[in-house]
Amino acid sequence: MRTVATGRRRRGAELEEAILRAAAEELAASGYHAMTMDKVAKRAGTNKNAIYRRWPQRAALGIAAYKRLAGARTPMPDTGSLRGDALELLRQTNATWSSPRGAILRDLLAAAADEPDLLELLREQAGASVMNAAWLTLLSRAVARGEAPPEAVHPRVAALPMMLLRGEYAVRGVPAVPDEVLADIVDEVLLPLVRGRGRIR
Amino acid sequence: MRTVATGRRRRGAELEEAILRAAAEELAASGYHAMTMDKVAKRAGTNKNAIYRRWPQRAALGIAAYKRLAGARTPMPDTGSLRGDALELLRQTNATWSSPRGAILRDLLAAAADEPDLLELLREQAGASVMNAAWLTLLSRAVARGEAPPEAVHPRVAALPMMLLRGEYAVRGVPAVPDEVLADIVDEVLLPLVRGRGRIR
DNA sequence: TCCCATAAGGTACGGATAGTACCGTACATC
DNA sequence: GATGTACGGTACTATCCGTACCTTATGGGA
Repeated sequence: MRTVATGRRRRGAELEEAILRAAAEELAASGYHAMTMDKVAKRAGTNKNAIYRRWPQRAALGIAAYKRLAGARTPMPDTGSLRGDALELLRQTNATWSSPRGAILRDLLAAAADEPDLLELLREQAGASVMNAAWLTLLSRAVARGEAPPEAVHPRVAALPMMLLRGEYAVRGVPAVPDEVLADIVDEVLLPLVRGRGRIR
Repeated sequence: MRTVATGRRRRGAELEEAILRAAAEELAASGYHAMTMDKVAKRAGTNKNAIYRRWPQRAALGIAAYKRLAGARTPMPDTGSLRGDALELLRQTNATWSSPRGAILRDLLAAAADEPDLLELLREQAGASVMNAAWLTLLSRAVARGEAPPEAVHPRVAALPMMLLRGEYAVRGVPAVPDEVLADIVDEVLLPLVRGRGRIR
């Protein structure tokens, strides 16, 4: 016994859009672990074939769906001081990572860890390079204000705060990192390093 | 039809030992994802009941088995300079993390991420605190040699290199981090920070 | 020496889910 | 109107976690 499809049959981009929307909704509703291929297919009003034809694995669909969940980028902070900017950017990231979206991101990261293609895709879609650029901009502005020596604009310095925050999550687990720790990262590591780079060597 | 067990029946500690050994062998052979409860039971010559009576979840068994896989601790480096010690310790960790054991560790970390108990257990058994102590010792010795100001002996400074290395793995994925990056972490971040802490503020 | 609670062995099963196969059918295109 | 491609529907394989249930050996106490 088989139900006959009466309505119009979606194809191509339209169907793809419906699948992505459904996957994003599943992600938002219960996270990546609950984003079942069957459930996505059902919610999208299609079947798994149509999905697997586009994304060969569950993780690939998850990453694609995450992109639209991530949505609009957060605004670039501009508080007038390096310390204020850095703290603000750390707080924004901390808020994201401690939210349900952060949990999804971590699950996706774990799922993609073994496959370089997926990892690259995820890094792209999660806006890692955007974030990196933001930190470089932030440092450049500090240099322009005379707050920091030109040597401070360095990729490894720019990546430092995010890496430390990530490390805090790895050590602590789920809950949000306390604000004092964020301040510590800025005051005890980032600022001394930025200032030190101009004076030594 | 049922096979009758003819031999002696193992109990308690002896059986537990056999299970742990089997689990560790499975881990070593094909990693955590392939460490099936059925396979462990079969290899240990027992059944899943005996396992679940001791470890309520697969992840718990995985963590327990990892401990014996990790085995002997690596020796504390002592090259005579902070730079040399730091680089050596980073290299040791890099070697571990890029080995199959590192992949197992990452998988376990991902599996335990949602459960604080397991996360704590893993951190214990993976020797995180030992590593932290090693870095503090390393800094203390540098202070004793007059290479660094006393303020350098600080938990956040001590945790810094490992966090940056971990971050590199998150960004790059599987393969080992190149030695130049390790040197960069030491020369561009750790040493400037250590020296800077004594002079500023 | 006997008895019995406990833990082990054996096996089967429930439930979930990734991914595949197959076939009929609508739709776009020519 | 013919045709190839992609979609819908469905069933199926395979895997694996965790549980249930019964039988049986073992060791300690009465």
